Amino acid sequence: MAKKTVTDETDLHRLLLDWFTRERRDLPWRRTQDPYAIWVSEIMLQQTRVAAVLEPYRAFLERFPTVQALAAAEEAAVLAAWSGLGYYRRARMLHRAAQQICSSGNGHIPLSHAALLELPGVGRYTAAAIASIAYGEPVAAVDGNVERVLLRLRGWGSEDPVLHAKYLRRVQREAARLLDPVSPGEWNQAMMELGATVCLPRSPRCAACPWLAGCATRGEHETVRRAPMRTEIRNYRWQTRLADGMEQLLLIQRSQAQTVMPGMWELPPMPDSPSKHNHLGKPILQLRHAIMQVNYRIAILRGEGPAPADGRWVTAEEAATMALTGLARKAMRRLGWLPKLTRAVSRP
DNA sequence: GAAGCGTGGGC
DNA sequence: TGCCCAAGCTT
Repeated sequence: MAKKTVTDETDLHRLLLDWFTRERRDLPWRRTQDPYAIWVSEIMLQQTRVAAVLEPYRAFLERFPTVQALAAAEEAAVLAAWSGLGYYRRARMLHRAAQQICSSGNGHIPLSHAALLELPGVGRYTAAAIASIAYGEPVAAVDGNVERVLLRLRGWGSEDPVLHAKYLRRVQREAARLLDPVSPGEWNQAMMELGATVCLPRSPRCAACPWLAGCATRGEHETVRRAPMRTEIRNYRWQTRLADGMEQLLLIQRSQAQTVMPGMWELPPMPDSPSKHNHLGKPILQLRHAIMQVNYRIAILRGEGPAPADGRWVTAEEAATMALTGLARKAMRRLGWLPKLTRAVSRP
């Protein structure tokens, strides 16, 4: 006869669901039952923090309130709405998926985990999240949060990558085993919420954890470190002119062949200065910007002379509707060319 | 299986 | 300040 402990599944369920009832954050995508809106939220939330998603999510649904509206939009408009969120492939695939639904499909979001998996940009986790939250399908949604929570709860994990991969497959099975078949959407969200607000990667708040008593590691679980970032220097040109009484800024469009941010708009790059004492003059703005594994030190310098062939003069109003890179947006905001962002901050 | 893909914010 | 990411997917 097994010893009775708080790790009994009945207790795990009650403890987590009670905790979630008390502590769940009031988030916009938890106020809707619309599968389209839930889908949009899941794509935006991939590798992206809740706080960063709140305002773009609101604006995106206002601009593209239905899957039909999204399918009918120009890709450039979708990218413009995605500007600043990063991982722009997500926006392109979301757009393509919407067109797929509206042309070959019947205009309704696919109704099952298996059917959702057919959509571009929807993988195992996202399909499970949408199916369980929007339709109540009993499938476990295992994201980075759930992975971390279960690895720590069970004391699994290894520095050996092969062994670790084995543990991750075990996590999938464990998540499926633990899934609450009555309310799978609530359960999945509760698991993710626990990882996002209590079982944090670096400093877990174990004192606030409903599963503390049954946890195998209680904050002692190590996580692997990533490779350090390198630093590079980049200069960009800031050139404005007056046309018809309107101030215009010179932007260029990145090549469609670029692997990073293809087709998006940015400030014209300038050659790197050979030394600190250069002919380029004093920067009007300096900032840091990290892209992938590189820390960029950026200088924005006032430019003059003819525009490059691929350049385009735009007003602030136009720029606000274009697919700008995050760096271009950041520089333009700092220099007063775009409105400062007011982001609602939600606290647990 | 590993690499590639962005960004703003917390500590 | 500099480092570390965060509700992954595709190739």
